[in-house]
Amino acid sequence: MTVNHSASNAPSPWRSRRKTRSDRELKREAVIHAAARAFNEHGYHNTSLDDIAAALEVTKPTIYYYVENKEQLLFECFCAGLAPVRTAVQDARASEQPARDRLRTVLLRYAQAIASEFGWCMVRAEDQDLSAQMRSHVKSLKSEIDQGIRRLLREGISDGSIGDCDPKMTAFALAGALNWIAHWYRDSQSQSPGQVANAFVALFENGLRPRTD
Amino acid sequence: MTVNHSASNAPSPWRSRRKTRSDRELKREAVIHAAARAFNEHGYHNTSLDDIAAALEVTKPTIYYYVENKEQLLFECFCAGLAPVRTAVQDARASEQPARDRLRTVLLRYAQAIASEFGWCMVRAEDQDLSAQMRSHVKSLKSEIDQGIRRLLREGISDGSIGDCDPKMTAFALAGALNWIAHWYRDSQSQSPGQVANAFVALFENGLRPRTD
DNA sequence: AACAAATGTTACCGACGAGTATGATCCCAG
DNA sequence: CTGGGATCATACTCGTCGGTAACATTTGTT
Repeated sequence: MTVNHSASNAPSPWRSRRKTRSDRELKREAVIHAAARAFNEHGYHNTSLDDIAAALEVTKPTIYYYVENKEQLLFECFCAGLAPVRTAVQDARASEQPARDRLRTVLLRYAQAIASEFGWCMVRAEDQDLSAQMRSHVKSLKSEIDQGIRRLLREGISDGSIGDCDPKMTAFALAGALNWIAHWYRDSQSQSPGQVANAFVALFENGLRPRTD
Repeated sequence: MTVNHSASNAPSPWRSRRKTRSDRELKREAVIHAAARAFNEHGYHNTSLDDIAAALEVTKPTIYYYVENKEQLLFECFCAGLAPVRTAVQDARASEQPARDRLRTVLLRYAQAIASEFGWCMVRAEDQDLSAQMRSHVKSLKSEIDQGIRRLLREGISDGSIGDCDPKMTAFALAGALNWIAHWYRDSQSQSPGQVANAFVALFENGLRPRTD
């Protein structure tokens, strides 16, 4: 299908084009990042595109040059925040450790993601604000993570590193506690995300009832 | 974004104007309840007052006859949902049981409240949507509950019914897991709120690591 | 120099929804 | 039967905000 026409050899239209494209991608990410910060601070519906534009010291149409609409902006924030969690879950399947240890690292990385600027979008965004397509995509990503955690729990029960429990309910409890971090954690806090996650993991692993061992 | 609310079962004191008349307070509560259901289903910002009015088979000005504005509607939903949790926390202080048992009943009642129609308002409502006055009121109520749980944890550590832990972080984890129920629980679910709460409590008390006792 | 693509801006539109002015309707006391 | 208060509908105002059209400016290429 590609037919190289005559010798109209442009010196390298590719180089300049690639440069500008990467530049564009950088700005696009800046837009998404600014949106995430604004959403995080004032909520999705209380953030106007003018607000986001002002934060970037541009005007509203500039936003539309990089993003189709506000809804997609939220969607991108969502994906950006969720990506590291997905990889964490995937990494956990390649490891050889006992499942409880693998679960621990997943939870740690999960907490890190929630404490990031995209945490709000992942957790507090209403899926009613997304189109049907994006909503189903979001659901499948969330489900993937949920299933990954359940799987780790089941494997832990099998290999003896985790006591008997209901994987579904337990996964809900774990994810809920971690997700909730997005509601109260702020950067200025004394605790680092890692410390928070460690405290949580300690609770989950040991439980409230005193241990004899 | 107007959605069909009509199918929902509204108690609707409006059907017979003759009978239930003097009960202004009853109707007011019906308004708040309808608002809670609508918020729960479509979110605060995606719910117009016309929607709420339609669900009650009334018109918008009727809403304003019972409530000052939309913001107060959200506030009332919030208080309605939070009240039983407060009493649960208060009741726990009057009991003589070991703290872990008292905490358990608090968590059970907490979960019940979250699974109610007001759960959404308690958990997912953004405090940016409230006036400064209401916001501070909400914050104090939330703080009261949080402090109550922390207190129970400390008392449990003292009386030996709870192992050593960071009360602050632990309270955050517990509340987070329970609050998150509002995100996934639906009435049509197979699990009752009590069952969910029991599963959660079992996890919190025993932990994931297998027990020898 | 001249052109084209990329990048932004100014100025606007249209829809939606919170809140309100005005008046109709019903109930009950006198 | 009559006036007055309580209750609710019709029909509006008005600000905000998502989105767009048309125009300006920068930048690299020929």
